[in-house]
Amino acid sequence: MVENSPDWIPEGWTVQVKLAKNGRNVKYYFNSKTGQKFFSKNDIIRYVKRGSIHCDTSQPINMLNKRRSQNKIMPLGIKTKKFPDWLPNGWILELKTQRSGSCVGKQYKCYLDPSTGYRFYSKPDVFRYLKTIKHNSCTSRQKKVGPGMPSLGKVVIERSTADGLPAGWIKEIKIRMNENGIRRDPYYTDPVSGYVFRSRKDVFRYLKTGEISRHAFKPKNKCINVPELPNDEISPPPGAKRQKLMHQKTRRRLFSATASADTGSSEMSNLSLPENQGSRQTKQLFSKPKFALEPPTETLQEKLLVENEKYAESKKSSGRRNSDLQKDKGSKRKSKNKDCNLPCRSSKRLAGLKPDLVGNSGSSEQALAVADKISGKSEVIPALGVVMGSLDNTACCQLEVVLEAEPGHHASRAIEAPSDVEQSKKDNRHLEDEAVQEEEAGKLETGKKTGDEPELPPMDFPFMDVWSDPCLEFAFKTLTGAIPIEDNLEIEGYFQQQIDSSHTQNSSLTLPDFGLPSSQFDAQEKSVPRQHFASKPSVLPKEM
DNA sequence: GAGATCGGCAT
DNA sequence: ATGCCGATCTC
Repeated sequence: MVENSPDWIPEGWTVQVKLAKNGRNVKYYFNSKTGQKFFSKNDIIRYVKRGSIHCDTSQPINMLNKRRSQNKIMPLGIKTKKFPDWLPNGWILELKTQRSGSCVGKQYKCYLDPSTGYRFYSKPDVFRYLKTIKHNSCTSRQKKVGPGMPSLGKVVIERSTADGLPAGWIKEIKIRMNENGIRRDPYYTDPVSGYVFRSRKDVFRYLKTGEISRHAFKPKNKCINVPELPNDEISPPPGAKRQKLMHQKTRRRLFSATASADTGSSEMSNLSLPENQGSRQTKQLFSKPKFALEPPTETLQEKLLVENEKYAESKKSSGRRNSDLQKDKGSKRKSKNKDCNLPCRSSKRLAGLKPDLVGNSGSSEQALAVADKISGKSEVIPALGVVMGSLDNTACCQLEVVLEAEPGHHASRAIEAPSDVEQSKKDNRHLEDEAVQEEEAGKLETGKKTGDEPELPPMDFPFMDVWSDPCLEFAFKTLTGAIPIEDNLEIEGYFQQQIDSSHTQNSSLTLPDFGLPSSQFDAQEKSVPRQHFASKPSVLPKEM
């Protein structure tokens, strides 16, 4: 496609517009005699003026791309020696380290199917799963949500953990189709502050200095699409206006604490949440920090915050800015809101004890990633062909299709358990129930920590004790193949962890928080469909 | 005015 | 091909 040449363009040159794959119109200047191409006006002017060629630009586009791709960091999806041949492409082999039990420090393998999030601890398990998948291949999740071409009027959000960023950060690529083709706009969401940044650069600047780019923004709507965010994630104030006020005051520099600035009205936020969620959901494209129904104490949020800060420090070890900011934050918010992160840092868990993620196990892979980073070692070896785009092991890659006006459509609803789950449901109803119970128990825990919802009607939970019995749980999981019997190490570790976690759990299961409107669980529940997959033992060694 | 989107430019 | 970000549009 050749455009009319502008006045300034030298003789022999033409303006050409090429439609790139991503839908963009790439304009370049082409000299048919020399075959040279320039991408910018400046370059061509400079070239004509001086007769010199500006770095890359004299080369044909293809050359540029070639060279660039050569310089690229090796993608994560590289098969390594360690990667087992039998593991399908796209799967991830995680080498994890036993963090408790009699085999602390020992490594075990974990096979992760990033397309579903299912995690297995033995080869037979993987095969069993693959077998199931085959039977249901036509409805496999991968197909359902695989990156497709969004049609006009649709927006596809490709969500994944933000590569190279601290755990918890979310990268969303908004892919949309317009007359000109497809556009892909990446956005990076800070799970802690809720800010959305438009570029990695912004993110890093933010991490380093706390400075929020003027391009960064905080999503308006209250909907939570971020499955990674735990129930007790920081909450924006109920009223957007108030938040905006806060936001403006603190926008230039803050470290992820903004959102917790509920200015002491958590009750209000509790009350206002449901309708907020109900109303403006259809246009939700971005993740919203989840409303905290209870003031979190030692929550994932802190961990993320810590993670962020750690990350920032590691990026720029010289900066002591964090402490200043924390001080600032602390002095301003501490007394007002229990949501404040600071006091909690002195908690046992943050002081080095194993993070008690049992409660969040159903909610957050990010949490797991954080947990891994904090308390354990984890090595991820993604399989060929899959670029997870993440340095952590969350392997979270989701795709959402958001229809323009589809009432009640939660973006995250697009994430469903594979249909084979349906099948396995019948066979493993018990286990599924168990999973649900566990999930609920997890919520219980988070709810209890706060002790702020005494008036909410407690849910009847007759079998809670039973489910929390590690022996029974183990039995179920063993019977259903969730735990490979051949692996003594795992069994040992599992038991040990069960015991460990049951201790922490017991101590925290006193004040159920079941007053949550069901809508509030949506994101969480949808985000962890595999919780209902019977043979998915991801809650085993890792997070307990 | 904030957020969303478009599109130019640089790499 | 992709990332960044200024400009512009929309609500």
